[in-house]
Amino acid sequence: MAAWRAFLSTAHLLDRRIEEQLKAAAGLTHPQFEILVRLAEAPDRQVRMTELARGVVVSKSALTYQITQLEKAGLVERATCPSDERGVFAVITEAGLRCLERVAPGHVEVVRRYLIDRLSRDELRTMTAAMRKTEEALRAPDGR
Amino acid sequence: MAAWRAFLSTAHLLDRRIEEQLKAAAGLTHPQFEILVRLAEAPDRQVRMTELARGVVVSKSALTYQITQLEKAGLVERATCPSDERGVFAVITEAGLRCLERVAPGHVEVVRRYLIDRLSRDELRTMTAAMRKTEEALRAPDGR
DNA sequence: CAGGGAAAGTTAAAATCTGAACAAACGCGA
DNA sequence: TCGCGTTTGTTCAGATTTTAACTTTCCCTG
Repeated sequence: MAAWRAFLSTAHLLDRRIEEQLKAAAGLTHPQFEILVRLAEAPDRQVRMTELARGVVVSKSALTYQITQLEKAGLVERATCPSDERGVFAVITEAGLRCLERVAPGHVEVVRRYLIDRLSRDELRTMTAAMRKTEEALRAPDGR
Repeated sequence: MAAWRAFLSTAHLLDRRIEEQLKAAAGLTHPQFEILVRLAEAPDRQVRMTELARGVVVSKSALTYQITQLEKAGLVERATCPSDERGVFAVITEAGLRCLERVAPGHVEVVRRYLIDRLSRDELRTMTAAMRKTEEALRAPDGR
């Protein structure tokens, strides 16, 4: 359980730092930033709402809210899905991409400074593998 | 960055599972549960508000809110601090302790199932060490 | 091809969190 | 001892998240 405690505290503390950095650099929240990253990486720079929600690990309604916010800020747009009348694509705009380019370096810097650069290559590899295993189990519908 | 992604997703997913389990088992949120755990472990089963907030990694105002909720539920009480007129102790009640005893096993079970038991002894040790280093850095006032 | 259940997004209300402002109490240096 | 900057916990307003409907559309089955 000690491991779990450390994990939990660290996750919260790191999240807090990141939030602070993003807010200062671009007025973005962490979830908003995550959304932009995922969109920027996606083919055609667009992702379906539900898939995006799963990726960012956020409820569908929270995503609806955040996309609306990002839309107001001009960083994202909604597009209807041709193949499925119900579907909605979130699409990152040019402004969104520029914003991301501007903010990403500072973000990476924080993650490196507090997490990545403190770990040896071995530690990093081990931790990544461990996280992957856990994530996989958590994403499995039955909890495996 | 892949490590970071895995870490982030896993933390969110696991948190979600835990929240779900606690809600079902006792109507508690994860922060509320954390608060109870820390109080139960403390000498005299009481902790000062500010210290508790630091431990649980939550803002002071969020703690005030949660303690009020827990007080309504009869799981926690507030006590004035004799040595410092400003200070407030959060104290866990008998009912709080009983609640914790009832819920803790299920909670531990979830954490083990998804995180602990998936990792080898080595992985676990490495990860704990890594988290401790990171946590220490994040808690240092200057970010070291 | 009609019906019913499942899935996609949104919405509304309630709960929770954040940040800033605040009042009270502390404590240190002049 | 006085005064001023800190610390403590709370409060308030605003932002965000959650949960549970709800609408629309899809798709499988008979």
